[in-house]
Amino acid sequence: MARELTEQEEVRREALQKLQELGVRPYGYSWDVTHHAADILEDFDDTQHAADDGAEPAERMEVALAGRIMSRRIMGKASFLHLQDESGQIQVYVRRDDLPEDYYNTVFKKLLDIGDIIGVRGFAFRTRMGEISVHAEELELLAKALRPLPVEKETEGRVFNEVTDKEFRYRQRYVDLIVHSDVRHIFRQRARIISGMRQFLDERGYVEVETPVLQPIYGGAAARPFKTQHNALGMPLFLRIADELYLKRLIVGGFDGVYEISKDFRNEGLSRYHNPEFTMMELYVAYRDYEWMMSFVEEMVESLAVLLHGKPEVSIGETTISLARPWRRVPLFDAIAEKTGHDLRGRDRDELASVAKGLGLEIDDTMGSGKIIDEVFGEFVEPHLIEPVFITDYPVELSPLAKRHRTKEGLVERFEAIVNGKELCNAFSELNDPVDQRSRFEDQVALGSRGDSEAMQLDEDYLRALEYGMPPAAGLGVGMDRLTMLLTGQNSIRDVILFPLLKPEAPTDQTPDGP
RNA sequence: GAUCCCGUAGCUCAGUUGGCAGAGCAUCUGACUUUUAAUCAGAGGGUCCCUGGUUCGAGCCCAGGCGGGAUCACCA
Repeated sequence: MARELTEQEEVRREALQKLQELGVRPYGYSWDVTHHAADILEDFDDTQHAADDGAEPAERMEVALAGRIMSRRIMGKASFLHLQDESGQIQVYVRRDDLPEDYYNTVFKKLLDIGDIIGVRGFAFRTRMGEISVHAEELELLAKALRPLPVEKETEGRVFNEVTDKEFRYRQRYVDLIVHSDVRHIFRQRARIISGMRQFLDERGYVEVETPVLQPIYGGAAARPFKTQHNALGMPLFLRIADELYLKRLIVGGFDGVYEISKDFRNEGLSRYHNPEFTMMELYVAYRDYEWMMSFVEEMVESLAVLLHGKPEVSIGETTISLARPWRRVPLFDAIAEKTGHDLRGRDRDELASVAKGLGLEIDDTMGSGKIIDEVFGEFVEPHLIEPVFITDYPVELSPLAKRHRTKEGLVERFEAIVNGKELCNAFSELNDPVDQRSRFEDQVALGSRGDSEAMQLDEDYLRALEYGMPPAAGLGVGMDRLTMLLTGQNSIRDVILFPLLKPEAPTDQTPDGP
């Protein structure tokens, strides 16, 4: 079991022991922080606070801060280090004669390392080289690091020895966050997106609710679930793949607008767009339809972009995309005709199959007409839609929970917003006819018995709820991870999820089963 | 699940035709009281992802496996 320690780990453990022998507490309890690094850099005033050697400044800027030692330059009886806290980094100047007897020589120089967390009290000044720094008058170890931190060096914007190994960074995200300020920034932006959206919804009076993660019948999306087991009840349960059916029960119950921001779980492959657990926002609003919802989505997404960037624009790699309202609204069949030259409206299943084959797609007998249309769209249209656009009016067989279109036969009132070639959200006028809903479920069950592992289950309780009467409603689902990717310009979902799922590092002999 | 690429010191990487395992940073020892990729002098540090094979000899060649990345498939 005992792992062999590296030389540097041995050295740090010996340092820990020596600290304890010297009576120096290696793990502190608290430190009164008065300033963060960024505050000092911002508030420092040369006319008030600057002073060269010895000369007293007009007014001392007294500061107390805490953070991690990121670099050290020891020059005999004085040293410089960079301290990093949540706000950024600042240089600290440490002089032997300003610290207690022997502390500098026996503790600071010998027993502290890059990666240790310390508290510093002193005053701000500007060095001869022009860098605003903190002259330490008190220094205390708050946490001894027993592992060496991957050390990066930087000059004039160039970074050396940067940790680049993706696996290292995902597995040891804590280290990734320490050494990459841009990664910290992305996750702060993610938090702002989620809180910004919550505020947007709350301001409009929608009620945030919580619905079950563990469900006896899963539904609301086409996906395979994770299955688990409740021991005391002796019953199988599924982790939710969507919140939809529970939220609409609440619309039946008399809430006129409810939303939930939560994890959904889908038992499918991993890719740069898919993590098995991901964050979804679903919203349902009574007495509204999908036209209204399109305007709502435009306003929400535009406002989130402005919140993050100060303007309704995002940059992804080389491209800049405007998210300003209004967005184009294009019926699905028009979008397909635009890109492929084929009008698929009113074609039967075999005609659709031959068109798709003519375009070079592989079509097999299990694929229904809806699926074929979806394939054509996904292959030839979606990737080319860079500026935001609402694609509307989908085939009914692709959308078992959406309401039939009020004028277009065979279609439902559904839209997806596509940005940068990817779906950003999915929404529809909700089906509130319990008789139609039952027959749609039955179609799904039939698909399931033909081997479609993603077909929905028939949910009797949901039908019972609809039979009491659900007001007309508009529903929306937004993948928060993909929204974050878009708004922060990331091209892998793993870069917007703090701890993305990875295979285990090494075979473990622990049983994954609970007690 | 398929294909391609990758896996060498704490980190970033080199490693010739198959011939004693290398560099920079980090670490250790010493010098240095405003440095900043600090500098100068010296030292230590390796399961070359794992298992097997070929060979006198494998980091390098071959087979299988593990992990990661990218693309595809599946999938929103």
